[in-house]
Amino acid sequence: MARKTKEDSEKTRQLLIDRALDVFYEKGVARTTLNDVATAAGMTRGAIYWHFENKAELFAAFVDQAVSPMEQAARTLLEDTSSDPLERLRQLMVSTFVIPAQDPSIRRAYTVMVHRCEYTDEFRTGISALEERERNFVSMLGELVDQAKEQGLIDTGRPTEVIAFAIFSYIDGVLDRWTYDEQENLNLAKEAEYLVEIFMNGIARNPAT
Amino acid sequence: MARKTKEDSEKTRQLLIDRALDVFYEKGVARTTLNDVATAAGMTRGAIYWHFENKAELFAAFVDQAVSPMEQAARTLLEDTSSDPLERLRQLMVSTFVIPAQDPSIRRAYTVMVHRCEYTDEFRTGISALEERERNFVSMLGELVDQAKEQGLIDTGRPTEVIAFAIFSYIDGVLDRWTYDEQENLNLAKEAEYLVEIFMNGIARNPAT
DNA sequence: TTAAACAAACATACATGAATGTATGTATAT
DNA sequence: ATATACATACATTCATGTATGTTTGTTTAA
Repeated sequence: MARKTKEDSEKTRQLLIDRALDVFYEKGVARTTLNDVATAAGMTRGAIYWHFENKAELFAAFVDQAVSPMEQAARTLLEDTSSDPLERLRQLMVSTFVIPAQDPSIRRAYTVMVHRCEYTDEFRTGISALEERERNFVSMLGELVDQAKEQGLIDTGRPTEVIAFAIFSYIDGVLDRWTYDEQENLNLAKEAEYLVEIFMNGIARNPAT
Repeated sequence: MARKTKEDSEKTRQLLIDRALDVFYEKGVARTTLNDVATAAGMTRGAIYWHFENKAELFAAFVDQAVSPMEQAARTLLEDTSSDPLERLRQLMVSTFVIPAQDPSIRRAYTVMVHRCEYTDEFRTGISALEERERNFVSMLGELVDQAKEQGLIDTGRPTEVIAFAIFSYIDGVLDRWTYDEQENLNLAKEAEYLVEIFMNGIARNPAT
């Protein structure tokens, strides 16, 4: 084909990333060839090599797009200081469950990043970008925990980092398990609030006073 | 080389699986070639093709070995009925954290299964074996929850499956996050009991009666 | 104003390497 | 003597990277 306008070019770049998500989801990142992606987008490998240096950069671009919606939701929730920190934490966890549960493409993207790619040196750039985002997320959780401590909502005797680790682990684990469950045996959007409540209050019945 | 005794043969089969773990851990499953594994074991691909049909079967054998120690620990803990179900659940979670934390090879094996392989059709046999073990584990958790309900240790108004899902998610998430943390920033063996306590009792301070 | 020159946005063609599967060779325990 | 437990050799496939071709939007110069 021939030259297109800049907007057209950006559109095909987007298309390539979108189709890459599809193929990644079906075949896994390692088994998908650049030809698979190009064909799925109705193009040839030439288009991919024009927009990206190689598969690793395509993957990095994919990661960048996939993570942003969850990230933005978290950011807006944390900037809103109208409610107490524990309530904000609760809302943050709930929305982290509900967002992918309501947007199939976000769910698929998350599934690819968790179960359909290998965390090895080849994709170092994409991976480290992900890791930094995760570190940011955990430190945001830590800030919430600290604020909750200051307001006496959480016992102060316990290290903030471990609590933040536990919170992030739970979020990560729920999404991990949920993405394994391809038939959606568990309706995450419906159970989100309850799953968060379990974590906030524990599974053990509170000792009847 | 030449023919060896049956015990020798079994030893090299074991050696191949062990070295496969090493290479899988370093390069990821998809990027490791059968030649890598053979070389790491001081052999050639001929040895691998004698003991296994292909890479998928080698991976399945690896999975089978990797999962068994955790599985056995869970089984013995669940068969012991000397303490109440919540206490047994607590011990089960703690040991699930402590066992890989104390055995580097178990940790590495777990890391491979979670972060260094892609869940795609190629390894269907190994994957489905894993999934069945996980289903068993979750149903064992469900039994514990039911028993705890009968003894009034857990509120009965909540569906057992969701509680079991939450428990498994937390276990999965903690191990997932911990295996990401390669510098072992978090000492899992030390924090195991506390991490379980967080989940059992919740992070929110219990309302002072 | 317009036509030539240029460069963008791809497609096509080619060379290379690398991994797989299989076929065959070989030494030795039984 | 024979089958086992591998090693070696070979053919094939396949994905990658690059080099080159092609078309057309855009710029430049007269």
